[in-house]
Amino acid sequence: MGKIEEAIKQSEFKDSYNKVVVNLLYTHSYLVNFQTAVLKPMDLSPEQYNVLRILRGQQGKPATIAAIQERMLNTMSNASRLVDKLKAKDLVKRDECPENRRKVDVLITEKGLRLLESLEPEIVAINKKVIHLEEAELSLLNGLLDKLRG
Amino acid sequence: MGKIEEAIKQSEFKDSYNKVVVNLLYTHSYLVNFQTAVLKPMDLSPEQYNVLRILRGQQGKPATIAAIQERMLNTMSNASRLVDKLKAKDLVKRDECPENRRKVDVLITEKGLRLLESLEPEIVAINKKVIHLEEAELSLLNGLLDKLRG
DNA sequence: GTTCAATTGATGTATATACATTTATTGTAG
DNA sequence: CTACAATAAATGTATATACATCAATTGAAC
Repeated sequence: MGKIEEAIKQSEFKDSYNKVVVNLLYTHSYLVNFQTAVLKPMDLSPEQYNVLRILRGQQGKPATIAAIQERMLNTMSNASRLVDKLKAKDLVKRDECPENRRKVDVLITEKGLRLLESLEPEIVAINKKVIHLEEAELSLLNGLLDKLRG
Repeated sequence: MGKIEEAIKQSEFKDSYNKVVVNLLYTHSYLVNFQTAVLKPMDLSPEQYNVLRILRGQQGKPATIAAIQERMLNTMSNASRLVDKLKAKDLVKRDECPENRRKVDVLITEKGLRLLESLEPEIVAINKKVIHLEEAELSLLNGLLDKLRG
């Protein structure tokens, strides 16, 4: 695909900041499209997948809706409805929190864990295939993104 | 905000590819949130703004729906309905293409051009403010993103 | 010239985002 | 104890995304 200028057929940018913004948005779309393709046969959206991974990261401890929201990539989204969808598929369970009935305890189910596990090889493979960077470049990129956000 | 590990409270990643994907998604969200905040007072969504910039880039030549779609950052989106919204605000006009009645000629209006112009200083300022990178790092990042996509 | 495939855009539907608002529960001030 | 503020989640609404499908027009094969 090559340079961002060719990709979106725009020859010039206002400044380097603007170019980086456009490049990031474009690369984001590039990656999400592949991810979506892998998840679609399992009837999972990228955000549902993200919530499942967050819950797996809890290692058996339940998470409240607010805790999930805090860890989500789209910080403004709506964890409540995503958990609904996952619950309908038996991938998570949701219980009223005993010591505070305003909160809910969300846990990933065995079925959810098995689904994540079954997806993993394909996710690892697609990432390796579509990200054309060496190990050193990957950590350079990670460092730049961290620094970008300050 | 610092490292991605702290930002999303996840201490480990499967591999560097996975870490870069998560970091990119997170940074994307970080940037889009700022952009949205600038555009919102003008009743523009980021994608509507993007379509307007594409049309300005045409420098007076009309663009078909397909041509807009091709240049959009979200390649799978729906240029037709975005153009609808912009037309309702008199920011673009849409005419049947005379030599091929399947196509439509979309043009940015004077009002659209003025809106873009009025937004520019604020966009430039917010980018500079929230992207904590030097000029050399910006072009390094642009190069890595271009290479990532292959 | 008629038929049929291809192209272009519009429309339908399910999902997700970006808020604002509402409901339920808890905590706190008087 | 009661009233009210604060918190947690659910719900409502407009927009956008990710397709699939449809309708109109054009082009090409016969």
